[in-house]
Amino acid sequence: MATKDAILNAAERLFANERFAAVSLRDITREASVNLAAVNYHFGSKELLVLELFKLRSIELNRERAQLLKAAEAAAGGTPPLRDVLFALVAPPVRDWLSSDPAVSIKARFLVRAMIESTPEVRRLHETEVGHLQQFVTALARSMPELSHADICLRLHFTLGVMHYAMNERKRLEMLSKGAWDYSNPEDVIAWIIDFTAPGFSTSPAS
Amino acid sequence: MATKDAILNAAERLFANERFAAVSLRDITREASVNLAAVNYHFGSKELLVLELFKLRSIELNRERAQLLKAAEAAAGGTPPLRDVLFALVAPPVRDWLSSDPAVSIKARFLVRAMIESTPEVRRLHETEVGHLQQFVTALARSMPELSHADICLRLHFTLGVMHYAMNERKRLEMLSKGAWDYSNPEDVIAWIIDFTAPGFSTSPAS
DNA sequence: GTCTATAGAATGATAGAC
DNA sequence: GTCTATCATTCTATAGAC
Repeated sequence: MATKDAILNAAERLFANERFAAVSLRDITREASVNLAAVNYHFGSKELLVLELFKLRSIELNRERAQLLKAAEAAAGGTPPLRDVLFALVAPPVRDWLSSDPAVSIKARFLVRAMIESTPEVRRLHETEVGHLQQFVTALARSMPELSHADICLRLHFTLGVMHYAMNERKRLEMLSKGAWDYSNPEDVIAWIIDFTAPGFSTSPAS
Repeated sequence: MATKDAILNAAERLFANERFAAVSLRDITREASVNLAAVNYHFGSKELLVLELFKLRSIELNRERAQLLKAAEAAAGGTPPLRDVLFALVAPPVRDWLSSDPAVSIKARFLVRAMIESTPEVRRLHETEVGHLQQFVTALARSMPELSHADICLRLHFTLGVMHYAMNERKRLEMLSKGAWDYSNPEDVIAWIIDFTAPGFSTSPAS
């Protein structure tokens, strides 16, 4: 499996920095020091390679989130406050994405790109595989009992939107605010996101 | 300019439904009933065609937004309430995107795709060309005088994130909430977004 | 099973005739 | 301004070596 792993790591490294379409199989196999045909042998196609990588990294990320949520529930003795639930949802990807460890940052940057540039297969997986979010829906419903299940889902969804936009459109915010916001500390970025989204959970449902 | 317009319209139609990489120059020129070489003659390359289309449609969209903002300011006699400013920002793209008129919907769907799949040139333009947002920063600052310029920018940025996610990840919300949210009326979707984001403008700045 | 070498089909781009 | 022919490069598939 040395070849397969070499391909996965090389591909992730390249996809973290360049668009999906801008990275050729020749780039990947050269970076991995394997033969051109190895990608199709081990994965079937370029798209299926991306899909497999996406699955692997998604599982890792969602495990991190689940651990943080469990820890918050344990610390609170059952029902953690809203902001702690949001923290478990948001902190892992933001921390990884801004990590000073390149290997960690690469994983997060690849994941963000995969969710956005999305081959049809990746997109379908991302749309339909929402099981890992159910535990957050449950936790949020406990923290905010006055909101309906649908209202919880909408607000959770929008919180993910803020997080994604914060990461993916970082340069745009810097340009708009003339560099007023400093991304060097991940905990700051996490706090901005939670400060903005938490109040949206306290409002009454839309008419 | 008949050929150039035919190419622009055909390309927009195809890009609205399919990924950038999945639409070939041969698809575009066949749809436009022009010669294969016409794209490179009139635009220089496939990427420059996307860039030109993106510029054209962005200008149109931002004109709509500016008109709504002016109208809100006129109606309020100077400083409209927060929600009316957010409405002017959010309503045009959401209305277009959900329009029952295919020609309108196509424009919006292309724009969303262009901002997301983003050729490097489109991405750079989207990141750096934020001038049209300055009038919204000004209007929001008037509506919420207790917030600093930086805080306004962050919250405006995050509001755009919610809007983009609401449009682009619609299916994911449907899956998560088991179809609880109905996108058939654009005004409803606009209200969901504003109901969630407006409270984020009332909180004190992050520590 | 694993890997290599190579060929096929499709793409974006371009040169030159009209 | 338009069109044909063609080029270099891409992903994919496969035959066959180890």
